[in-house]
Parts: sequence; C-alpha cells; structure tokens
Amino acid sequence: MKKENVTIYDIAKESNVSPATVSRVLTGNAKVRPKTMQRIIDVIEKHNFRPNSLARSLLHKSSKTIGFILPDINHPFFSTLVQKGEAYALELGYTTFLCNTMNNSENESKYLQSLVEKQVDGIIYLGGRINATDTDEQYAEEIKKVMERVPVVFVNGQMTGVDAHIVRTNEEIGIEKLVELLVNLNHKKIGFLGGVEGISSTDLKKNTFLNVMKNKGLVVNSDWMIGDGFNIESGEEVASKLLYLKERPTAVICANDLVAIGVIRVLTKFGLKVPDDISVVGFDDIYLAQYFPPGITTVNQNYDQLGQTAINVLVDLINGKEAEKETVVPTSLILRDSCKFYTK
Amino acid sequence: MKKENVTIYDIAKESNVSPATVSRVLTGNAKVRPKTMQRIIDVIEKHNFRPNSLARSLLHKSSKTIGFILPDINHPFFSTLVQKGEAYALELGYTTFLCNTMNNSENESKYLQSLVEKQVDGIIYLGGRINATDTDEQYAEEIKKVMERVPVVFVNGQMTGVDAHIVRTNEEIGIEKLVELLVNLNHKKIGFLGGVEGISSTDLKKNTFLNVMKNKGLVVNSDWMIGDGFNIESGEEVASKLLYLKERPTAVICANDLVAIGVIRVLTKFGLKVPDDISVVGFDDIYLAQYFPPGITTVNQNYDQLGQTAINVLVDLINGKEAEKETVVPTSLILRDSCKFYTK
DNA sequence: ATAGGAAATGAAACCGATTTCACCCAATTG
DNA sequence: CAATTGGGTGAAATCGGTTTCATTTCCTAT
Repeated sequence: MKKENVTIYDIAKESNVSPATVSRVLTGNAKVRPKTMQRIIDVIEKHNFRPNSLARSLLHKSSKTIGFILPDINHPFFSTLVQKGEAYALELGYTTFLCNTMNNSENESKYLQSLVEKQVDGIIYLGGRINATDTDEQYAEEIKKVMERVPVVFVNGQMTGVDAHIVRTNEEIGIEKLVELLVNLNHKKIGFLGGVEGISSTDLKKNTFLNVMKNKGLVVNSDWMIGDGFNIESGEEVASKLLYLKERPTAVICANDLVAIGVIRVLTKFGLKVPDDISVVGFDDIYLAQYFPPGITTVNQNYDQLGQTAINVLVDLINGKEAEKETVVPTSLILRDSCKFYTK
Repeated sequence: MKKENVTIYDIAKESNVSPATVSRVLTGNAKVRPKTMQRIIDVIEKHNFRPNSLARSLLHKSSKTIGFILPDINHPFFSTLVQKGEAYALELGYTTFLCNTMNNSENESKYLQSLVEKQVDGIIYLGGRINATDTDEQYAEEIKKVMERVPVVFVNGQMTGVDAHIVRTNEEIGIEKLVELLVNLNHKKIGFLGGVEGISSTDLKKNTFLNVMKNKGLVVNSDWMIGDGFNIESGEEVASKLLYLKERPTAVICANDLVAIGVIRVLTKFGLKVPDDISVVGFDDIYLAQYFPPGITTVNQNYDQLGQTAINVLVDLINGKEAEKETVVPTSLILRDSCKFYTK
C-alpha cells in the first residue's frame, strides 16, 4: 500500500549487528562500543533512517501527543491560545493534534473518538459549555468516558457534571475591573452585550456583571443585556437593537473584543461617537484591540500563562502527578480610548 | 507507565471468540454470525472499547493523518486556510497535526522529523520561501529528503530546487487587477508596501507589480517599494517612512491586508485621509478587511477552494494517483472604500 | 597466561491490532 | 447417504520498534 520503508532490521543487517544494538544507539539507553556505534550511525545516515514512532508508542503506551479541541481556530482568541500552547508543548516534546469542532457536536464526537484511538497522552479542551441542551448532556457523558482513559484539561470553560481539571482566566475580576472603571467614569447605565447563553464563560461574565452592579446599587435594564454570539456580525446586530431603545445605556461591556468591534462599527455608522456619546469596552485583548479605532479598552487574557499552565497541568496528569484542580490566571485592565468620563 | 487498556484480546476472551473475529466485527471486513456479532458488540460497549489505531497503522503503513506546516496560526490568512483544510481533511477521514514553525528553522526541522517518525500520510506546507540564506538551502535539502518518503503539497509558496506539487492563488492576476483598478482610477504613482524578500509569494507579487507597471508605461520610484513584514506593525513602520518622502505615491498596494491596516492607521494618524488623500489596497481578504474602516479594497483568496484542492492533490498523491503539478486558483477583486479616483 | 568481572551484544518476547490460510461444520446436491 | 460447497471461525504471522535476560567478548589483575 505504501512504499517500503527502511526499518531497524535493515540497518541492523547492513551494520552486522542485531536490531537491539541499533535500538540502543537510537535511544541512547545503553552503551555501545564507539566503533560499532559509528558504523551504525553511518548506515543510519546513509539511508536517512528515522525510527517509526508508531511502533515505539505502541510498546511504550505513550505517543508524546496531545489533542487540542476548540470551536474555531479562526477566532483570534483561540488561535493565539493554541499557538502559545502548541509552542510550549513542543518544548516539552509533545506534538499536537488540531481539532476544530466548529461548534458541531458530531465533529466533537468524531474527534474525541479519534483522539482516543490515536492514543493521545492528553487533551486540552478550549472553551467548554454548561449543559443547555440534550445533545450537550449526551456529549458530557462522552467526555466523561474519555476522561476515564485520557487526562483532560479544560481552559476557560467547563461542563456541568464533568469534574475536570480546569485552567481559567479570572473573568470575575476582569468584569469587576471593567464595571469599576465605568462607574468611576460616572456611568450608571451600563449594559452587557453578546456572548452565548450556556457557554460557561458567558454565563460567568453575565452573572458577575449583575452581582457587581447590584453591589454598586445600580440597576440593569433587561434591554441592556442582549445579543447572541462572539463575532463582529453579532456585535453589529446587537448594536442595531441598541439604537432603537428609548433609554440607552451610556456604556456597554462586550462579551469579547470582536463583539465590541461590531458594536463600535454600527454605533459609529449611525452617528454615535465612541467614546464621546457612548463608552464601549471589550474582553480578551486580541491582537486587533489595540489597532481598531479608537483603540479598545479591554481586559487582557494572559495567553502565555494560560497556555503554559494548561500544558503544565496536563503533563503533570499524564505523568501521574497531582495537579491543582483549578488554576486561576490573573487579568489586567488595558486602558485605551473606547471609554470616557460621562458628563450628564 | 500508563493505566492498562482494554485490548482486542480482552474482548475476545470475554466473548469466547478469537481476536480475529473481534477484528472482523470492528472492521466489517468479513462476515460474522449475527448472534456472535451481537455478543461481541455488547462486550465492546460494556467496556467502551476503542481499537488502538497505532497498532492498526503500524500494520497498514498508513496513519490517516496529515501534517500542516505553517509559519503562524495566529495570522488570519493561515488560520482560515488551516480551518478550511482541516475540515475537509476530516471529511475524508484524516486528522491533522498542527505545526506552527514561527519562522524558526529549528522548529521546522524538529517538526519535519517528527512528522516523518509519526508516519503521517502526507504534508501540507503553507507559505514557502525561495532560498535566500544558507540555512534555507540546508532546509530545502531536508524537505527533499522528506519528500522521498512522504508526499508534500505546497500552498502559495515554493522553494527553489524543490520540485514539488503546488496549489496556489493566482497572485499575478490578483496584482494585475489591483494595478489596473488603480490605473483606471487615474493613479500614476503607485507603490508596493510590505512583504519579505525571499518569501516566494512576496517575490512573485513584486515582480508582477513591476512588470504590469512597465507594460502600462508607468515608472516605479524605488522609494515606493519598501517595507519588511506581514503584520500591522510592519505596515505602520513602512507608512511612517512614506510620510517623509518628498514625492509620495498616490496609491499603494500592500503585501497583505494586515500591512494595509497598519498603513491606513499611520496615514490617518498623520492627517492623511484614506482614500481621499491616498488610496490603499490590500491582499487576502481576511475576515477583518471588510470591517476595518474605511473597508479595505483587496483581492480575495478563495480559501475553501485553496484548502480543498490542496487536500485533494495530497490525497491523490497518497493513493499513488497522478496529480496536477501546479494548480492555480483564481482570485476576485473585492471593491470596498479604501481607494478612490485621483483628481490632480 | 589465565581467571574473574565488567562491558557489549544478541535472541526472543512483547505492544495491539489485521489478515492469510486452514479447518470445521452445516447445508445442499447427486 | 456420501460428496461437495461454502460460510464462519481460529491459529499464527506480521507491522517496527524496545527491553529483558542470557551469552559472549573484552580487559584487567594475578
């Protein structure tokens, strides 16, 4: 089916030694007489031989491979996180399978199966959700079964009923900082736009938002918490709804920076100046947040730390070590020019 | 080293059959008596058994796996392309290894080695370069050795001395369209900004640009072809240089949309209006091009077609079929609001 | 020169699946 | 009723490495 490969047996024969000795040269696990070793190395290089890691993994029961499951690599939040995680994993000797689910349960199942069959040593699951639908519940069962075999670390997300290790940004504090910033800027009517009901990070942000507002004694009109989605289009959509309100918020917090961009676009298009007429803040601090005019005030997710910690926890689990059940990564407020003191 | 897994032998024993029969159930390659089959299936489900694909791949010499080598998943051009390619590969039953080289030769070598050892069935190489340095030349040798074992398809890039299958966007026609657009808009002084010398796609664009300009009888001042890089920062940098010129171009073509965004930002910051004072066009039609004000006129790369064709060619090669040596994917001009008729 | 011990090497089992080949048993046919 | 046919099943080889254990080779000390 495929062209014949050079194997360790071929190398052994041509070097007049046994496969065992060649293996010793390859792994460095035992001493080989220098003269013999050189002879073997020469033959290896002559044929440009590379050991078949499938065979090795089969024996060792470890593939030095981890899988990343994520909704969409094309979203800057995920691509940045994956890039950091992958780079760090490589340093630790792991290569990574990429699994873009596109939020499709069928794809997710397919990928989970495949990762198990491919004997990945561990799985990083980015952006989980709280059960909202029946298929989610069924999917949670699937994940649980996988977790019996393979360690899984959730990043910025979780699923109800799934007791997993999690590494996450401190979204509560992030939201708190944003609200405080806006309140200090004299805003009293603050909204929250975008996100998706049932996605754990959205739910967490919304709940935190409501709590903090309540503690400040501020009322949140239900018209001010709308929108459904994580991209620019959904930001545009929700902003158009905002325009029709008889009483508009003077500032809005967006579920993420892309939503903020969409919101700013539509508001600007309809003659409202950001930040002069309305303040808009985002979340994530994606690469673009600093470049999109007027420069988006946002909460920075520490991608490096998030990625590395997730890998570290996963590798600890792989090696049978104990690991923190939940690691919370701090955030920082990034002040730019999309919000302003409210003078009424 | 790892917790014991259920194997086909365990299933066989518990079902009172031989492993061969279990295998027949798993693969569906031969008939098994319905009663026996049901018994086996029950045992499989009871233990939630999944066959070890390493063992299977070892035997079949085919891992149903392909590797993506690319500079940086965080760049929207690549993330989109990878997402399309990966989705299509999944449809065809392949999972994908992600290899972000970050333009680091050491990483590239590490990854190439690893992909060969992991017995990938094929490799998609995104964004190649023409040899410019000694390390590149050495790297080209490495790629060639890999290609003796594993089929490789280059997308939008190539390496001198490497005779490979390639799938690429018709960048020549794309550039031609842009130049013609600008010329029709009465521009005579046109520049080309950004890109990296030695990267094949940049070299191709620049050469095409010069040729087309020459054919139109237009002169390109060497000051108008500057810049080094593919991101927003490099666009900002090159735009600042542009400001100092005594004679500025009235329109510029940027190596890609990110560069265009950087250019627009700096020009705007220094009081030049785009497109009123200067026209700016990009390339790629990334997700953001339509949203970044004033909306960037650009050349659309057909990501779906590019990704699918690349995978199709690769799969053909994997299956020992003949495949087009070079496939050129057409482009389309996307008109937005970053360029305008020049009235002098 | 030779015994003794250390160092280097080889034979064979093993990882977990698939597949060929041979065999068995039941059903069909002369 | 014996012979033929064929569907269903099992034994064993195989993929390409690693590792244990036994054996051989080498070196050193007497």
